[in-house]
Amino acid sequence: MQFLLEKTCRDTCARTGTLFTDHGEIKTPIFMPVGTVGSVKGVMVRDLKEEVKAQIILGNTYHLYLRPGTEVLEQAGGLHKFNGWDRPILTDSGGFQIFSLTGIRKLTEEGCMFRSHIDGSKHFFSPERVMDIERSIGADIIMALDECPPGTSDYAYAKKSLGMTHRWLDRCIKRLNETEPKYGYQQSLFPIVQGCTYEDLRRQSAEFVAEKNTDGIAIGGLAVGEPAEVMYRMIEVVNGILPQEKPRYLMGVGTPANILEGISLGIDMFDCVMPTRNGRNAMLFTSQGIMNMRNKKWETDFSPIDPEGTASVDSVYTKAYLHHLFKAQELLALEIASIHNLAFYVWLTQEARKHIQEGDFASWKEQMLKQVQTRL
RNA sequence: GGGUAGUUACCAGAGUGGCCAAAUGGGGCAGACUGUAAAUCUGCUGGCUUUCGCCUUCGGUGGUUCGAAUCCAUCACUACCCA
Repeated sequence: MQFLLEKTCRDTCARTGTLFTDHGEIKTPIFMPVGTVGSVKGVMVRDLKEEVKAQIILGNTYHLYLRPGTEVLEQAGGLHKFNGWDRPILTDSGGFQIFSLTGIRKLTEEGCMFRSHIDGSKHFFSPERVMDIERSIGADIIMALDECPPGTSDYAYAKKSLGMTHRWLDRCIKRLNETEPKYGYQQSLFPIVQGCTYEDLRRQSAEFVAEKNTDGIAIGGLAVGEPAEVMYRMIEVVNGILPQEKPRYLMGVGTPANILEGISLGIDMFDCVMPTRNGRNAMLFTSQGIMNMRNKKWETDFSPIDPEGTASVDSVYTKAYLHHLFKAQELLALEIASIHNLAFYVWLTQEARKHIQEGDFASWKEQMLKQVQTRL
């Protein structure tokens, strides 16, 4: 995999680039829809391509390992063949599940013992095991196994956790180097910078990770309970250390405002469940602001869902109709909202790309920042 | 014409002497959601009040009682059954 840095903003740290993978190119900055179990909830591949204009989607190692399992995925010929998505895929390692499934897991230096949230069965994830599973899934970009501590973690815990995450990274790299891709195309490992909200730990982690021979680097452990300003500060600290020529992926973030700030701080890749999950819960993000489609005020608003929107659902359907669909609990509501929100998120990153290239990113960003946070 | 059952908040429906402004569900209104255990979760939903509390409400009217949505009488209406 290669990353070509194309243009950097003179007023901010924002930049554009192209990521070349065996399944195609990715124009950064980019938002990547999340498809945890191998499916971007409620959105078909056709719509991901034609409406959302997604360039890469995510899958999750923990979820895919539990179901359908690596045997099925191997028989299918990898996740691309299995789910019909022939563009790039990135798999998260399960590190986030170690965080979110607190209570049904036990962490040790060796790895993480956990119970399946589906049937309660016992399983064990080590860095080596996760690399093997990610080989079987066959994503283009695969994440190292890390621990994602809560945003409220104290220094002692954060430091201890970081040490383990670093040792796990070395084990991931070693295992990956000892194995081969299963489906004939390259898989790139991204390490993950951790360190909670402590600048010195973040620096230490960024330095540790920057030395590794990887195609890209991720920043994790943010947007997990800490204030947004703290998150921005951590990104600033880390990006000041990470090599310019590698793509930077801010994991799990975030709101449209978070993404604009992230781009401004030099982030190239984002993913978040927010557009799909919040969409399913009737929240729409648009370039003009946020709408809760369950609110009565949309009952007789027969204007298009988003006159500025890039997806066909934005102009085909009205706000009143979408409001009705949510009230009636129609499946179509979830589909429309998911497609709209994803299309908006991808548009936002690609529009940022355009403005970085044209040289007016900073002013565009300030204007957009105000708009996207407006409550409509 | 006769008999039986019933009438509770927006709807459905518990409650059958004090712990009842009244369970529960639906509906309604609002909020939350950040590497997805999430088409989920939370709050409010008679009036006034920041709280305490006060006021009005369980088909109508009149009683019994210290006290009634709950007991009695009567009227009205609804459903079903028999003629």
